[in-house]
Amino acid sequence: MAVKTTKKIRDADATQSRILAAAKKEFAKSGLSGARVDEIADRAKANKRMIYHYFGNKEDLFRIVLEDAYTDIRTAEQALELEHLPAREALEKLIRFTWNYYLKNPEFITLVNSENLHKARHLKQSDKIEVLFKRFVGMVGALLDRGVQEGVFRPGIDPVQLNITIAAIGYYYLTNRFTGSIVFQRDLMAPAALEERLAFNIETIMRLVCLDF
Amino acid sequence: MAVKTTKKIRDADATQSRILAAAKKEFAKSGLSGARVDEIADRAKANKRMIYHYFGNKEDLFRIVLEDAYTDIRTAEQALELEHLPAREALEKLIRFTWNYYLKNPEFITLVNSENLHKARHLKQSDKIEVLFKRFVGMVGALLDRGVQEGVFRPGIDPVQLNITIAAIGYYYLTNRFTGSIVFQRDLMAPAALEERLAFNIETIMRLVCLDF
DNA sequence: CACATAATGCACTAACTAGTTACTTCTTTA
DNA sequence: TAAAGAAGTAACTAGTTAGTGCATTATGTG
Repeated sequence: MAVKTTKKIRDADATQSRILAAAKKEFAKSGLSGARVDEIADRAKANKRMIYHYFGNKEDLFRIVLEDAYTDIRTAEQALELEHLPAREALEKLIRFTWNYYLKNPEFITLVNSENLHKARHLKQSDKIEVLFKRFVGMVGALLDRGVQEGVFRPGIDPVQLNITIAAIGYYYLTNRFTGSIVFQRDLMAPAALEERLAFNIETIMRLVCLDF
Repeated sequence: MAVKTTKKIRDADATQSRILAAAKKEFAKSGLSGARVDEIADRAKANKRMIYHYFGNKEDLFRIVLEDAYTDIRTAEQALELEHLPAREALEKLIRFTWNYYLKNPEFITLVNSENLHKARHLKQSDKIEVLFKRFVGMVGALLDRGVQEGVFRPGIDPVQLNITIAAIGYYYLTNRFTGSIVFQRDLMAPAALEERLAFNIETIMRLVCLDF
């Protein structure tokens, strides 16, 4: 079946996509409570009625936006194909990826923060998240094992703790960039500062994981 | 002048304290947008009018709550007197303190998150914060220098990067404890998990900073 | 082309929410 | 002890906000 290229006046899929993109922006900008449904409708150039038609209500919309965000980062991670690299290079690639993903997708961080403010009550309702993460933790676990076999990593490191730490040192810096820039009296988002931070983070993890560094 | 111990029916100071405490809870629970002024008044067992009388408006109240929270943690840090300990012990004490402070004062984390969602526009208005942090960064800088002199720390570590990392590895774990417990399928707040995390964090920093660990 | 169905728009409401007005009650001090 | 000012209250307002009822319009299919 040929894909229609005619620009339809009415296009359910396109409208839903626009609503999701708009919702992501608005929820990321203002949080769940601060986000305005009218604002989402405006941004999406859709009628508010459509939001309720396709997504039920504000909270359901938030849940779907959140699920999409998680799916997106985990999918990108799968595409790294770390298993084809020597362990140390693979680890560094993972650190760089995590940092750059947060940097280029600041909405991800804000959405996760918002969800935690609400004690993860939306994520609890989701069933497709667990599988996503099981695969991811497995990936890092395999990487650690391989590094030990190659004789470059220390044995006995918990992949979950390592994952959390790799995420933490990037996430915290970026989510708190506004207060951080004030209290430390330097522009944490200046290109040089970002490079410096990434280098520091790589060093932190390498010293933690590698036998000699 | 003797301090009155008689329980006054009307007590401006006591009312202000109750409002501040209530506001801290409510803002921490629901964020700035999600917090309700009526709810704060109820929690404080004060009339809503009093909030506007003493604190101007909701945003000003938030700013004061935030300033108090920052002052509180930095004051507690000063009390550590790290300069009286060998550098390695002092560093470990700082890591433990940071972790335990976040653990016992979860509102602090939520308030800072909320402020960053709003691009730190309230902190920008504050003037007493910079001094607080200058002293703190100076303290860690002095500790690093001393460790180098003692021959136990690597030279050339940026105290700001180190501060950020020490905060990050605790803060991220705790702020994302709800989503984290779901995606990693383990209770991140179980006593054993908390101990394990603290140990992992100490190891991370020690390996980063110490010459041999 | 006609009909069923899906997409969309408009105008509304019921509940909520920050902030205020006008007043009463208590406390201090000259 | 009386007056002045500070502390406190209740009821209200003006604006906002999530969610809906219902009519209308486009689209694919037989």
